[in-house]
Amino acid sequence: MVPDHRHLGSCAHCDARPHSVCNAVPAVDMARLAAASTTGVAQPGSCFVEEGAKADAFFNITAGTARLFKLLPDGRRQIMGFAGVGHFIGLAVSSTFTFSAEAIDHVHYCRFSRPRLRALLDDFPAMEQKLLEVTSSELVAAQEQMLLLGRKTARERLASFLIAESRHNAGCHLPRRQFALPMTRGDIADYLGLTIETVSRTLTRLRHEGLIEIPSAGDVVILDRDGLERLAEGLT
Amino acid sequence: MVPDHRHLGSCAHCDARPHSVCNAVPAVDMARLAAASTTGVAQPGSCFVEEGAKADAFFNITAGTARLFKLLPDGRRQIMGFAGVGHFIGLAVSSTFTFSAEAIDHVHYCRFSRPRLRALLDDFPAMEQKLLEVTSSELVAAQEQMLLLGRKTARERLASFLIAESRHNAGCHLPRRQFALPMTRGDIADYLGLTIETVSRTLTRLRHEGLIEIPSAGDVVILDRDGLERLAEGLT
DNA sequence: GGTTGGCGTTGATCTGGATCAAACCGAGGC
DNA sequence: GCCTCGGTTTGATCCAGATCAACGCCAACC
Repeated sequence: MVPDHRHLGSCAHCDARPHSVCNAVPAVDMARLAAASTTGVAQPGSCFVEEGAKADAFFNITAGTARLFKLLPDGRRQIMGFAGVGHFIGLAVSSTFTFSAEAIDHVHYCRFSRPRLRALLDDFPAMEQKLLEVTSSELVAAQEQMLLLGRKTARERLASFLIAESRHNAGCHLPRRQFALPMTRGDIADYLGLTIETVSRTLTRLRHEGLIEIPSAGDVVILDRDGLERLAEGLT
Repeated sequence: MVPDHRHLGSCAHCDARPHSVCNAVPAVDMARLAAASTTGVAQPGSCFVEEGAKADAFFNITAGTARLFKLLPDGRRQIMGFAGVGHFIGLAVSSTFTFSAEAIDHVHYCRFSRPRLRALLDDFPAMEQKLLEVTSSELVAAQEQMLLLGRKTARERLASFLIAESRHNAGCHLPRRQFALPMTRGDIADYLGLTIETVSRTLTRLRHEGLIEIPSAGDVVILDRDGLERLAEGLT
């Protein structure tokens, strides 16, 4: 964890601000926001939130991507999701984290101690309201993922994943035809409740069927979005 | 949907109050709360929230149990959870419901129209804060379920389910040794991402192994809680 | 330029849980 | 009492995806 240079007003030109709960804080109070947090960087592969550890802080990702996951004692892993720019991590009612967060690439983050965040939320109710919105959206996404994990086939899971990633990567623009997958096949497998081999085979099959193109392992092009979307919904 | 008799102050002696976000509203404002809602009853098997329908209202369950689920076009069903007394349904950022709710037995509920709930939340920030807490807990539970659906075996899923139900049924007391399962085997299957047959077989197996007793299809006795808990965690 | 090591792909085989099929059981209804 | 009907259990078989096992690719490093 490498502490970053920080100065008052840094929040004002933060890349994550438009994507984050922080934008609920009005521009005039930027300094207040900046003062409540410290910034840091997690190296690729390093764990900056650990399941079961005391949840004394909250993180807001400003650059990079992290995997959020839970482990069973024998090493089985379920990835709950991938946290990118603007994602808020560590909102726990309980006093300990319920999952771990590991940096995939270099992850830059803001860190708010629990009491400081509480103070911020009390002073800016709009931020608490925004937090409720964000949490609700995450719950909706989690429920969608429960449908995927409980009832979809491997093909449908991959199709759903690719559609979701293409939307996600696009930010506020139209969904992308081509986009990067920053995570490994193993991450995708643990996110979709499959094995590496099944992910690889299924991607190959989708490619042979002309639904997608795979210029390199980390890149995907969607050739037939409609077909992929129908597949993701469970049709055919 | 049978409208109930309602009178000012009815919220004061509501069975659900201690379990619900409503208890964030101070006792003196009970009348205000009662005025914001209407009550109703959903008959067993009837759907009182439909996925995709306009989310113009929110429901707070005061008696009975409902199943919350999503369907794929070909009829595959994933149950997101079972909503009992005090459960709040329909908190959606989007304008439509993202799942359906169907009464298992007679479900009594309070219904808040969207604007009225908004007004309540604005007047009682403690209620919004409570709502964030509740939503966060649900997210934590959903993530636990993702681990179950993605990575646990049928035996582990049933063990986890039984442990969770025994805690849930206990309310605020110690976890119960014996408790009722109001839902059918089909519901359990669709909740755990299994089939009816596998649920039945697995319960029989747990019974033969001496971990549980099944006096009747709707009742369970936990004989070896430690063993069941270890199983649920993925040990052995 | 050879070696190492971390992905990713592909092939062969295995298996847990699904599917297909039948029987069972208890609560109404007559 | 008998019949019906929805839910449950049990048995036989099947198959999607897991597991086991090579092999390919490429970047890093001597």
